Amino acid sequence: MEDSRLKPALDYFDSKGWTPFPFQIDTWKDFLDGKSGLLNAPTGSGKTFALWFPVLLEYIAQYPDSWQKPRENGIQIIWVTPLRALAQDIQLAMEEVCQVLGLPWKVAVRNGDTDTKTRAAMKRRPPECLITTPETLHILISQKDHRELFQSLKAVIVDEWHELVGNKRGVQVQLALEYIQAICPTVFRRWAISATIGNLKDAAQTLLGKNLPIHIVKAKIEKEIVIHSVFPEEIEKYPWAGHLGIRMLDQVIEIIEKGKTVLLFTNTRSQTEIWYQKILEVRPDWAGWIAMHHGSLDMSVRSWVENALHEGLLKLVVCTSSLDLGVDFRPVDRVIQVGSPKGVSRFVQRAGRAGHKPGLPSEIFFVPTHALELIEAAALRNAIESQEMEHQFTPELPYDVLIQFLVTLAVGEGFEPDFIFPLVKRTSSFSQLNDQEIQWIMDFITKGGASLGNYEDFLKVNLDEDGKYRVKSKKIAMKHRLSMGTIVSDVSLKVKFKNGSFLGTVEEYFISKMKIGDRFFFAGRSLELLQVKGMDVFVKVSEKKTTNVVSWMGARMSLSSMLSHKIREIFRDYNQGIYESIEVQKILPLLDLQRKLSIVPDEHTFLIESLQTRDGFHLFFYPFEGRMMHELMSALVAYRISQSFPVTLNMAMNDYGFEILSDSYLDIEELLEEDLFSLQNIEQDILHCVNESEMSRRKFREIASIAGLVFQGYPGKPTSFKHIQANSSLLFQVFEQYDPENLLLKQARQEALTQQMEQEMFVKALRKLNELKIEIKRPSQFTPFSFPIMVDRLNRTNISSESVEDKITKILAQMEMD
DNA sequence: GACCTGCTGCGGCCTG
Repeated sequence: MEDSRLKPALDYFDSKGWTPFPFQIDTWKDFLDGKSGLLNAPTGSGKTFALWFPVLLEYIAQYPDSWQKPRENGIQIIWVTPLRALAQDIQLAMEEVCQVLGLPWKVAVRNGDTDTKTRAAMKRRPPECLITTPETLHILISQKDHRELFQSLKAVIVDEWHELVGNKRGVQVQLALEYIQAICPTVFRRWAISATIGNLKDAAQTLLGKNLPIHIVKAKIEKEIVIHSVFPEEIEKYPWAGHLGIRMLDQVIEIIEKGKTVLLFTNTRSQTEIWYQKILEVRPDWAGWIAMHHGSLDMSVRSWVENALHEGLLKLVVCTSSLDLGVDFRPVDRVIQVGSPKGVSRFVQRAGRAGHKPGLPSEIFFVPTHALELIEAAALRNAIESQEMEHQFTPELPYDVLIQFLVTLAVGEGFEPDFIFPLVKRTSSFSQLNDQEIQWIMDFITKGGASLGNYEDFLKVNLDEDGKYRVKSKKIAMKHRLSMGTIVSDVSLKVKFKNGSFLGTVEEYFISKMKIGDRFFFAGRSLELLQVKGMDVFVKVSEKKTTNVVSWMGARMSLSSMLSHKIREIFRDYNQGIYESIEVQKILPLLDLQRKLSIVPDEHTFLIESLQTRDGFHLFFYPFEGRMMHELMSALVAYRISQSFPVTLNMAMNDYGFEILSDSYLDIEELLEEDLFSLQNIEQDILHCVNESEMSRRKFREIASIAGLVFQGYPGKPTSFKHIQANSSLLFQVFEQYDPENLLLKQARQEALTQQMEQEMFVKALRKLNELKIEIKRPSQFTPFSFPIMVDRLNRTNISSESVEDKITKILAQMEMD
């Protein structure tokens, strides 16, 4: 290893006045030695350069007089980023470095935004460095002559790996890496860049697959995070439940005033709209200085905000996690988080948007929206101090992604099973794939499996005489290309002005509640509904104000198990008379009241509260295991109760516990004797609950889309949501009836369950509950713990048991309709 | 007495 090869790079850093971080030197050496690995570094630490330099240095070493040489032939390096918005920045950085070092490399971006001309040019003459997305990588693989593209590949670098490793986009990356390696004549290096997560080793393993040794390079930079909790003036009047936090408006305004450029994170899009509106009401003089950013606003609005922020033109941006990643916002000096961030990693990520300079601490102001969130503040601080971050696991055996990948290959060159499946099994996600499953999948894509053989739309792939499997039908091939990727989004309506300019999207159900002439607040404006035409909603600006703010039915974030665990620790300390953190001290009156009315359970106690109101008979259980776990637990408890007693039950839950509400009296002591939480028959009972749950149907809809069973529609002309829903639920029922062994069905159940919690975790949690001392309390009124759960009941779910016959009749009726 | 929500991410066709 000659260090002289690093010299030009170091000189360049010097000339720019940048400090080269120690980890970069390590990475450069490893890279030049041909190693692969994972680079763990905080955002804004110059990681782009850390991995870009060695590539160029190696090139210099090969061609000492490189600037006199012609360009290389073919792609040398592929840089994968999960966000298109990052591509431009990376390209600029790389081009700059090339120019300074006098290298004739071409750096190009290829993703969905790339225009047809550039695409064609790139095909004729590929750039040395290609910046792309996981999806586009698969698009490239689906092209007929893709092999040539990868013949000269030296390295693949995956940016923001922590964003991908835990989901199906990450599985796509794994498949692409193994496939490209299999057709590339030399071993290329793979490097990923990741923020800190709890299980970096697993993340590295997922990237490197089975054949490469795990190798992690950690940045030797520590980022200090300072949390300021914002307390209400009168803690006694602080709400016990609620999420908006508008009550804290005055204090938040003060924090904004003292900052120069501020990011205010909220948890939902409608919350963003509301805060934006309220802040402007109090400070109309800030008009033009404040902006809003969330996922349903039009791209042009969003990029305007991003640019203005970058140039320091804005005082405040109210946003959702849409600004978690992305452009490097150097001018931001303050970050405010309204409401629980629900997880440690997310909180750290947001805090990191402020003080974006090495060595400077990141300050974040946490604004709790209800009383118990103050405890979460203490829990967050605790977790950050002890450096505990959430873990991320790659999906296991996501058959839908594999099916899509196989059809992708069949659309292009075609594939031979003997070549493909061994490489598929080298990925972490499919290392457990067995021959039976392979057989099933091949059957499914060639013959439609056990139940779809009569529909030619599902007979996608044929075996050709040369032994390769290909897609023959042009229509099927086209539809497949149109629906590649693993992100399944709901259909939404476009909000437009009469002149056609586009504000963003709202959901059908929101508009369906309104009539022509009604007003609603969206994209920071009061709008009047003029007309709904197809998928377009026409509006005009209204002079009158409105409190009808747009809302969306998004996913519900659950408290991470990391945080729930920390909260239990804080209760334990409280019971022992220890309350060190300022947040817990502030909230003492509430905890004391809880203790007076009921108890604050310690780690050896399982608290159940029983209470009667005019709504009925309530049972509140407090396992403190996070919302997802409680959703499944309440379903299980309700199911078991309904086995013994013919009652109608309503369930509600939050991150701390769950409620069972009945219209008739339930004797909790008697119920507990029936072994409500017993481990007997647990697997069947869980399976039953999961099957009945809306969750597996919803999961199946996603899976059916990814596996290509449901067509999402042509660009700009999406198939309506109802249609997709009908198709996928029809398929769900057909599989259940005629093809119960269907792997996609199995996957849907599995995903629903894993989403709730690993089955093992669930059983472990139940076992834990069984070991706790059960304490039944009969408080005279709602307690500080039960009140927020009662509030959550608005989104309650009923257990219904539709008879099997009814289902079959429905299926038949629908079949005839089609 | 207290409350009234639900994140993010990408990709693509045909026709004249």
